[in-house]
Amino acid sequence: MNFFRDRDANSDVFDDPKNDPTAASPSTSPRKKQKFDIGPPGNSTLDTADDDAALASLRKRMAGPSSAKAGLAKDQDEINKIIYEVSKGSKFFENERKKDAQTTERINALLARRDQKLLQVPPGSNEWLSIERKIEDLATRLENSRDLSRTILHTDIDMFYAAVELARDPSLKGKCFGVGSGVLVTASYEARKYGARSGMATFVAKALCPHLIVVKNDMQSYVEASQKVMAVFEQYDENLAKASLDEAYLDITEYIEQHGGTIDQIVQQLRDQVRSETQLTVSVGIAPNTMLAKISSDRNKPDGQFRVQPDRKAIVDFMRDLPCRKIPGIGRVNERILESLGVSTCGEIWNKRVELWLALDGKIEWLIKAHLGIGNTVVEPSKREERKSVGREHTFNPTADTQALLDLLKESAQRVEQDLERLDFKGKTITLVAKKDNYQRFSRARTSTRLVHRAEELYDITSSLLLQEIEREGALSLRLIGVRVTHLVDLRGAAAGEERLRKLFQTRQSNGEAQGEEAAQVRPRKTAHEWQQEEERQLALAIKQSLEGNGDPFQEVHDLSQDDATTQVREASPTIALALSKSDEAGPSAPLPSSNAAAQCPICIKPIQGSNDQLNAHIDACLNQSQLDPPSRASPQPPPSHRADSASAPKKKRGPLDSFVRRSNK
DNA sequence: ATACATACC
DNA sequence: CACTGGTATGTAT
Repeated sequence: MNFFRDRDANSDVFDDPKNDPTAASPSTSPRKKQKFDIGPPGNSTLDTADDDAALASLRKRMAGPSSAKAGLAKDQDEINKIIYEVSKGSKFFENERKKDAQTTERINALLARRDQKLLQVPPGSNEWLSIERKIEDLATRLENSRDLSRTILHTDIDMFYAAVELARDPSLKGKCFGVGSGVLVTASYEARKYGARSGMATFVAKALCPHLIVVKNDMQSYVEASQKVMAVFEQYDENLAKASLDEAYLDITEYIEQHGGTIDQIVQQLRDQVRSETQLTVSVGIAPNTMLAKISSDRNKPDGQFRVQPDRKAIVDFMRDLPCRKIPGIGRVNERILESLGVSTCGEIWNKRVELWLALDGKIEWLIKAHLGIGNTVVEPSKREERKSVGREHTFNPTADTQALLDLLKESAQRVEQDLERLDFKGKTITLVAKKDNYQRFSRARTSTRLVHRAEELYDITSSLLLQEIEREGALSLRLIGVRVTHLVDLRGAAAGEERLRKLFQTRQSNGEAQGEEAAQVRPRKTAHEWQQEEERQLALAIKQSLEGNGDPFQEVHDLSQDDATTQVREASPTIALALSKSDEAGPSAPLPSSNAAAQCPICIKPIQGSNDQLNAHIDACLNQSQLDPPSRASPQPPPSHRADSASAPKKKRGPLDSFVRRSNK
């Protein structure tokens, strides 16, 4: 949603008479050099007012992306100040400052361009009226498409991870605690009162809340809890759209038709059911579209529900005073930009519609929709074939050692290969992503003529991109590196069905289960429910992976590849096995295992019933568990030891890569 | 096609 | 001291 991105001030259509049939005067002569010939310079000689504004903005930025969302702390200004104080001086902080200044510059240029256009299109002029008419037409068109017939829910489990932890350890009740390590994934309401937020560095949270207890996350129990809750939701809409482990959209229109009852009653019943079955509370938004439902679920949080009546006037009233920031898609940057244009609430969008049109080059349909409260009315599970990219990245202690970087890159490549293998995709465009030690991100990409998926190829391409970059720039001190693959091709699509079937067939045999059932799962034409099961598993995996960042995920690969578990993993799950085989042998294609192991989890050694998917899900959960709670794993034969600084903390059992993992639990 | 920024959880 | 990871998407060039 980057409508606001400033473009070269000189490339604006209204500057160019031939692009603007309505331009009153051709006076603007071709491109002059001056960048700020219009409007205030904005980046020279700051007066104290500017300083204050910059400081306020920066403090707000440092408070983090979620600070404006919810939580109502006592004194947000005070909190922002503390965050600012404990953060300032760090490289992270300096980078934030830089980005904030960039935003300010963009805003200044944007305002300047708007002002210039206002000279050409003064209020009340024919051009102005013509724009007003266009917006009116747009609004009419949108209004005609408004659909109030669906009853859509957005469900949001209250402080999900924290709630699960609370259920596991009731002594946390009433205390300030957060879940995560290095960065909080969630915070208890008690901790939120002090300003602790998800996404916040734990050391910052501790500065705000000295008694904060930090609990490390345990994805397995979150996945389990999520499945239980989603199972309840599915009774109300089997076609629900899971947005994450703790959020979902449901269309309960049919349910209401079939079961009767008022909407509020049914939602109350749903929430009661979740509470009694899982001890978790959910907040629910009820509305005729997903956007309104999402905004509404925040309204009576925690443990509440809020309904926007399916009535045009009720909706417009609801939107009128709503801060723009609440609109999904408007983050802290766009919030600032809109604010600079005099728009803080959705109601004000309409007041400033012409100015917005001028400033945003006519691309304001999305804002008008927000103003009118019009949104998506179709709820359906996401489809795997809609996936656009697969990637891995990893943060470590900054290093400029080329070999070290290459090794880390290889790890990422291997993990991407695993993911591609598991997901059954190959891709064409390979991107190296990296973050310098000053937090500046960059990426370099190359697209191949062939479909790539193997770690070796991924590594070959990205490493050459990295080397190229080092050659160009000299030493490159990085704190993050990763690999991403785009332009994916779905191997499960008809063409590749054959190979897929063979693989699953083998797995099923090794599970000692009937084959007919499996075939049903492989058929391209799945029932909605089957699609959902698949999606559920993939979603769980995705979420799990997105949160495993602090444990040293890389270590696991090495360890597993060298102890007994590996062998069993291979026997139990060809998918995982194939992926692992390349990480320790670098061989392009280890043969599929031929032996038939018992259907037993290689990690917890428990027997497993169920489909291949369930088996995989279990193994993944176990892998994750063992990762968060490191078993007494022998760590033989460490990978290349280039870490000069690995001696730093001998306290814990540390793997050779540990020195690259800065955020261990504290 | 590539690079980068923004957003979401 | 200390600030994530995975994916989607929009814009610019």
